This record gives sequence, C-alpha cells and structure tokens, in this order.
Amino acid sequence: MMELTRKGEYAIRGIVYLASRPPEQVCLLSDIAAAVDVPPTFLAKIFQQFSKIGLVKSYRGTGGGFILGRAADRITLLEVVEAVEGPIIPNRCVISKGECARDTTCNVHPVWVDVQHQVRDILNNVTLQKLAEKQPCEPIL
Amino acid sequence: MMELTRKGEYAIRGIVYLASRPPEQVCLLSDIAAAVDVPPTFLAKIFQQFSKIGLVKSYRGTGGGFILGRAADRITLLEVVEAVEGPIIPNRCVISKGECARDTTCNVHPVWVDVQHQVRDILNNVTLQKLAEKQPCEPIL
DNA sequence: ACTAAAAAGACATTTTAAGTCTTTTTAGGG
DNA sequence: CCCTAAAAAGACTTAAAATGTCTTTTTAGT
Repeated sequence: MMELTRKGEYAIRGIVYLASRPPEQVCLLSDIAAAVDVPPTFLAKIFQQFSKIGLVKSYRGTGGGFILGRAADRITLLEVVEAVEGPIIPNRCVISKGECARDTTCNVHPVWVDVQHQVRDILNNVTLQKLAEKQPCEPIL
Repeated sequence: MMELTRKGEYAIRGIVYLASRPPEQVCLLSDIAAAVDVPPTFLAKIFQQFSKIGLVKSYRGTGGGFILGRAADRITLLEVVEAVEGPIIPNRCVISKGECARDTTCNVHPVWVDVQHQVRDILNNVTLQKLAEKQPCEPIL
C-alpha cells in the first residue's frame, strides 16, 4: 500500500533532472524525457501540471522549453508529489471533520492523522537541490 | 496519494469490532458485517485472509464464526493493514536492492526508505486493544 | 441426513492508471 | 507575413486494480 504511481515517479525524475541542469538553461521536454526515460507525451502532461502551479516556467515556440519556477532549494519533494498525486491522505476520514460518521468516536482516526503529518514532514524537508546534487564519495558496499 | 482502500478500511473496522467483543465469544460473520456496515461477502474474503495468517480463528458449521487469533493487545494495526493491503511500499525502488537501475545513485531512494520506516513504526505501535477500547470522557470540542 | 456456517473460486462491474493522438496556441526567424 | 518549433489542451484508448457478487464446496454440529 501507499505506493507512488508511475506518474509520481516520472514527475520526480523529470523535475530533479531539471534541477540538476544549470539554472536559467531552458530544457526541451523531449530532452528531459529522453534523459530520464519517460514517455514524452506523458511527461508533457506532468509538466503542464507543474507549470500551472508555478513549479516550472514554460516557454513556447522556437527556443522554448522549461526551467524551474523557483530556486531548487525552495522547491520541496512534498510540493512535487502533491502536485501530481494530490494531497497525502492515508484515509478518507482524515480529509475533513464529518467525512465519516465515526469521526468523533473512532480511535483509528488519530493514527491516520499522525501518519499524514509524519509523511508530509519528511517530504517537506527534502528539497530539489538536495535531490539533484551529485552524491559525495560513499563508502563502497 | 497513499490512500487506504475500502478493503483496508473494512478490514480494520471488522477486526476492531471483533476485538471489542468479549474474548472467546464466537461471532458470526454476518453479525460483524452488519455491525460495521460492510458487504458480508466482501468481509468474508477479508476474514479468510486474516484466518490464513492466524489473525483470526474460524469455526465452520453450526455455531461457527470467528474469534481473534491472539489477544487484542498482541495484534498491531500494521499486521492488519499489511494482511490485506500488502506491504507498505512507498516506492518500487524500496522493495529490494536492484529494483531500479538508479538505486545506487538515486538521492530519492533514502527518503522513501525513511517514509516506509516511519509509517510502519506508527502502525506497529497501535494495538487492536487500544483501538477497541471505549474512549474515555473527552473534553467537548 | 439435515442444517448452519465458513472456504474457495469464478465471475462482473466500475474506477483509476497509464498512456496516445490530434488540434490549437504561442513565439522566433527569415 | 509566413514557416517552423515548441508547449498547451483536450479527446481518446487500453490495461490494471478495486470492489464487489454468485455459486459450489467443505466442515461441523444436531
């Protein structure tokens, strides 16, 4: 359970790649798609969603393409994931008070609230900058 | 994202109800289903899964039904959820080393591992006993 | 043998995921 | 002003998963 969809996976790959490029350098969607091995038409849809909420900036026409909408250290993984997967909702009853008839008596409810907070917290503390940076020499396994 | 399915929701409701009943008291599936408002045939499937892994014990024939397989304080929410939803896997690349070609270089990987651990930890620390107990007088909202 | 229950397995329907294809809009260059 | 390069938008398709249902079989008590 709790699995990221392909769309979410592709979204992360695509925007992390963009973050790894020199800022201000406009990237072609087709180049990004090829680099991260994602169907270009599908990635196009994803980047359209990014564009609408300002996570990326798009330029049309000749010489067009995409750049990040903000500095890579000011975009979190949480934003990216929620942009394409929707809000992190472990259970319907978490969405809002009154969603389920059990919400005042249900002991499970606070557990899901806890899960939601923890997950959001983790993802909110990871920036695209961190994800895009070259890994330092790691100890060989 | 990360949403529990109906099946998971029903599974929790059903087994928490069972945990709220006097231990040793055999419950009819039809009664449980009615009490927690779940389609009986669907709940049957769920309880079959529980039965296979010993979360509940089933008795066939006249006077048959279900009881918990262990004391309610020794069954965790994690077990219940994973019984019907499968393991908690935020991303494919978490399943095992080598799942994705990027696993040695991908900076996202450890984030998902973290998410997985945190969620499992939360669910593992909630027992059916806790979930089944009558709520104490709470401050009125 | 009859009846009450769960187990098992095949089937049906709906929803979501995962993508594709076509047409439209926008911008730059000759 | 026309041509071309690119993204935007929207309709469409296919495959997989979720959400059940229905029928038959097994098991156990009376």
